[in-house]
Amino acid sequence: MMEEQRLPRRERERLRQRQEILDTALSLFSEKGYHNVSMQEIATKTEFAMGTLYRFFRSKEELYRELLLDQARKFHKAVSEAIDRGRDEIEKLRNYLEAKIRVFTENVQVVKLYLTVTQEARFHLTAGLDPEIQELYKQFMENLASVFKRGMDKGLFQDVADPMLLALGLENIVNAALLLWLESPEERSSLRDPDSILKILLHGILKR
Amino acid sequence: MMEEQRLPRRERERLRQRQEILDTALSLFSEKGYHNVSMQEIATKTEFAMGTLYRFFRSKEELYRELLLDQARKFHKAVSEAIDRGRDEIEKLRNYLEAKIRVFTENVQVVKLYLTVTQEARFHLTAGLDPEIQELYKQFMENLASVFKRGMDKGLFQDVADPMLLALGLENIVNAALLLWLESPEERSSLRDPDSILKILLHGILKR
DNA sequence: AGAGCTTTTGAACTCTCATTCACAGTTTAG
DNA sequence: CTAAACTGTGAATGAGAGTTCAAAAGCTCT
Repeated sequence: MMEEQRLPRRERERLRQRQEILDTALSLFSEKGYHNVSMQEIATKTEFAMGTLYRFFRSKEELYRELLLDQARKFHKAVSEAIDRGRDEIEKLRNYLEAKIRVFTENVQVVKLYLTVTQEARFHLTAGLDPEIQELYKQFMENLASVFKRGMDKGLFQDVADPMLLALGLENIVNAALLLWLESPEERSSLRDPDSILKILLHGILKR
Repeated sequence: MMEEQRLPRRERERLRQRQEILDTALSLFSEKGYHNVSMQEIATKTEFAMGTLYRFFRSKEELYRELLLDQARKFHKAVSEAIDRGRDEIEKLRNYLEAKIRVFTENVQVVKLYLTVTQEARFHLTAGLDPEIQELYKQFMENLASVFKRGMDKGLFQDVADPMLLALGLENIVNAALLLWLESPEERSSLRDPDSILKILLHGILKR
């Protein structure tokens, strides 16, 4: 924010407009999907002319890519910091859950984009998708997997499965919870309390 | 098969051709995604003319829909039967895992289609997607959730979370494992043994 | 105030497809 | 055998959407 004030007025204005376009595009893409949103539509809703959009982004695809990149960076930062902040493996997992749930519930639009994108990314179907996003996601998953690995090495966790499988599993359980919450935001309370998800993973569901 | 022989030769021929188109379309769609496959491409690869395709399917979208429906029915049947076959809740879960893993590893192409579709379906983003598929998926998830519910009622499982969350969680963990397997089919052995996934869910990963 | 620069505009251009249809070839029925 | 019905063809059609660009509007600095 302070840095922004340092930029010349022109430049600041430009960034503000750029952000406005990105925000509108996010809202449209997350609602209707990439292919069902036209540049014309984005132009109309931002009250810019088509040509103007092309002064900010070389193509529709680049606009989309930048959008994803912005959001991916934001998410990656929040969640990675949360993991690092934990002092033992259980606390790390707990922080991760808390951060992910917080970031997502605060920004529902991104949830849809995020889930579709990570899904796509895993298929390598997005031939043209920004490698930087793939890299961010990979880093994050390795970080999460290493928490499990360390927990096993320390003797805290059982050596039941590939740490990466556990990381993917946890990631996907949270996604499942987020999806439930999306369907009926009011009633499901699974998200109020990250511990209920963590408990499943740590203790299992079998009665002793 | 026997029924097929009863149909007039014309009709049989027609069905064979229809299936040929569907097979080719499956291979193209799962490789490149719906929007990146043109009718021309399908026509060329099936060695039919474009017009001919339209004698079998009213539109590109209908072709896609029929394709999904076919596969969804196949999957639904296999997995539901597997669940019903189990005699207690744990056996039901085990059968489900086994069936899902088997069906999917035997038909990699469908994996990609299946996962993207269910993902989409959960978002209600596919306004035009066949309601029959949504219904199948819903039925199946309720069936799976009811296994957890019954297990809780019996006192076999702890009442840790919404049964539907557990169902979604399990579903997603398997998907995660399938994705790992997709990336490197040879090395990952998590799929040889459904028990390793089940063990995580039942006992958790914490050392006692 | 006005010359020279930058920014904005949106109609026109281009390209990609899904879809159609008039024609030709093939099968069936009387 | 032949007329009618059905099937297959692929070039033509038209709609939709991304991209361009020449002209208009706005800005800056002397």
